[in-house]
Amino acid sequence: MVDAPRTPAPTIYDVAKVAGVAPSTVSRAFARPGRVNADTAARIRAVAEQLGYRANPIARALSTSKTRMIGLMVSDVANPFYAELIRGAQMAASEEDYVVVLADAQESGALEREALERLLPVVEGIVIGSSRMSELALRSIAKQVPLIVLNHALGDIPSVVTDNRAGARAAVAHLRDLGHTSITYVAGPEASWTDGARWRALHDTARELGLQTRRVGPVVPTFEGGLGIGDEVLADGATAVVGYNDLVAIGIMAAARRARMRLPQDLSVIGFDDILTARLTTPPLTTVAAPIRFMGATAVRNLLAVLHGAKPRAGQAYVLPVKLVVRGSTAQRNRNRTSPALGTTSVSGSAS
Amino acid sequence: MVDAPRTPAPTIYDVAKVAGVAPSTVSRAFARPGRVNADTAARIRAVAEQLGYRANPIARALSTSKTRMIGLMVSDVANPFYAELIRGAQMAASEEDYVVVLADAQESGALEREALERLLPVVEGIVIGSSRMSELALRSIAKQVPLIVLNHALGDIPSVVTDNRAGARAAVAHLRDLGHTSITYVAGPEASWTDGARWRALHDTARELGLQTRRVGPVVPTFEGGLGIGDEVLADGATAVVGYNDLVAIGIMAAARRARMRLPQDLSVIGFDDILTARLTTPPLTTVAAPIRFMGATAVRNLLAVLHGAKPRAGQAYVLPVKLVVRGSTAQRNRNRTSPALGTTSVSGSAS
DNA sequence: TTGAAAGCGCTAACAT
DNA sequence: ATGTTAGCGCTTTCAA
Repeated sequence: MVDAPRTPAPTIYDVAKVAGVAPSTVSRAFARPGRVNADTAARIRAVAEQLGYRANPIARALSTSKTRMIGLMVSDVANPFYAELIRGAQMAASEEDYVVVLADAQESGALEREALERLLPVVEGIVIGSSRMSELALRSIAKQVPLIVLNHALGDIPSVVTDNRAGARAAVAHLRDLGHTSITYVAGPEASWTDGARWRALHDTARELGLQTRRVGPVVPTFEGGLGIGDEVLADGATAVVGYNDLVAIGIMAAARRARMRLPQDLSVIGFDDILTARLTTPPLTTVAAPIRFMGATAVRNLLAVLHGAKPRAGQAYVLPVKLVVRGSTAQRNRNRTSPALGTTSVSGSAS
Repeated sequence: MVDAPRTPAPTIYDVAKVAGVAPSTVSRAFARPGRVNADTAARIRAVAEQLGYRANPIARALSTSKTRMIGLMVSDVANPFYAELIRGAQMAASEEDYVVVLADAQESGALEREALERLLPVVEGIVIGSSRMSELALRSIAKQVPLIVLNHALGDIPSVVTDNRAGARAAVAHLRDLGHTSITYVAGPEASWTDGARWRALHDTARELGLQTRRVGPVVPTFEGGLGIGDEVLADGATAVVGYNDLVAIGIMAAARRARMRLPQDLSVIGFDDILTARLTTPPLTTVAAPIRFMGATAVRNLLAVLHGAKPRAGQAYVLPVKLVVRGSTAQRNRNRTSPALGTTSVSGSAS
């Protein structure tokens, strides 16, 4: 029953004829209520209703170049982090009656470019969540269409990031309070701006609070990434580890468990972001929670503001507050912990 | 740097002028290569390239009503199941140079309708993953635009579903092989077609293989849903439970753990779908794996086929094969298991 | 093979 | 307040 409608959809001309007015009046009645007599407007609406008239957004877009669509580019739709982000963006967009066109870079810079090309002529603006493209390429896009970038503070492109500094500080302080004296950080993608920010902040605060730090990796920011580097982390006698993100942290926990360590007694683990899954692990993950959904919404709202004429605030990223959520994966340092039974880990998997 | 482009984008007129041909020839050169002399075509392409000409999809859409966009409606973007689905759809779409417009029903039938309205005039066809609308409403949509529905076999609308029957059979057989004699099924949303299919299949096969069944719920299909009904499940002395989906199953595991039961020795748990998270729990979840990504791709491919003129195959759903993935959450039945320490569970959360 | 011209449905001056 | 008249950029007859 997937037939085309038998009658072509009614247009403003049809409505105009029946209502006995000019097409432009019908147009006004919808596009700019108030610029038309209340009575005529009412009549027009009535006729429109009766005829089942629906404005054609394509035609409107052609003459106004307003498509009421914004593009959302993510580097991996399957990543739970982006799922939340998408929802936030989605909500903010529909609040203003915009629709979001989704593009998935699948972790490839080339695909990202390509997808962006396809998006460009259709959308009024673009939100990019963690790009795999060069800053140069980003700037080139920004020249063509309003753009807002997530998780990456660039000087001249509006961006929204989380307060990694405060997050790292909270994590370090928490671990110190638990008696830990040394922290191992498992690094994410080298190209990741966020990774740099987190490590630096962690390192600085640790020094400030008198803790040691060690950095391993980088790994792909997935469960497999964390799992794969688990042995290396444990071999060194780490008692507290902070993962680049939740997925990595969860991978580390899995590795620890395989090595027969007890969690969290033998090893404290902290993640970043607080994806939904963080709550479901055993033990549930202590993590620096980011307002992911809010990030998506903030990005879209600001983009929309720019589209409505606001001056884009470049030069200074919007930084969103984070908060440490203490769950079960962190505990008092155990001085005579079970030593890990290493060498049992095998890995397979892909990037994120 | 979010300025509008200083020069308006070049059009076919610009290209035509420089190439010394008529605009319509330029149009043909792109829209219908072959219907134009090879040399002129080459010249046109060269000029276009040099001018940086890009066809305007909006204008094209206005005269052809082909937007090269398809709508994808999900009932909850944040649900990992849909994340995978989206990716599949996304990939299939871009293979044919289509773009996907995402809409999120946020579990509300009303929002779903509304979002659909917004989508309708813009897309060439729609894929709906698990609708919250009535079949009547669905049929009404199907009248207006090619539609394909997931996880819900309707007589007269093309649909793709998984082989719940085979999945349930595999689950039951597995549990029987482990010595279980009774299975508790935790039901999902009443309105869910899938829930009905799963329960019926489970029930039938169990009877056939000589096992008892019991059905509890319905619950919202989330971790919280499973967690919340955990006590009820355990109180009855269940040794094997099958959840409506993975999230529910994982919730049950959490409840069991809170009740101090050992997993999987004291309780075997099986889920449905095999979302990414299923691998990350402790123990990792045994589940009836659905080819989620493939489902999304299949839906889109079939939709595209219809758009290209194929006759929609209604009346018989595409059913996709599933397979039982045995991981750590199922084990031999334990005749003298630890009895659960109930009454410790508190719940909060929302639907999925 | 190519060009001229008429739309696609709507918006936006410019008149009245 | 409303009507007239050009477009927006592309496709598509219809002629040449």
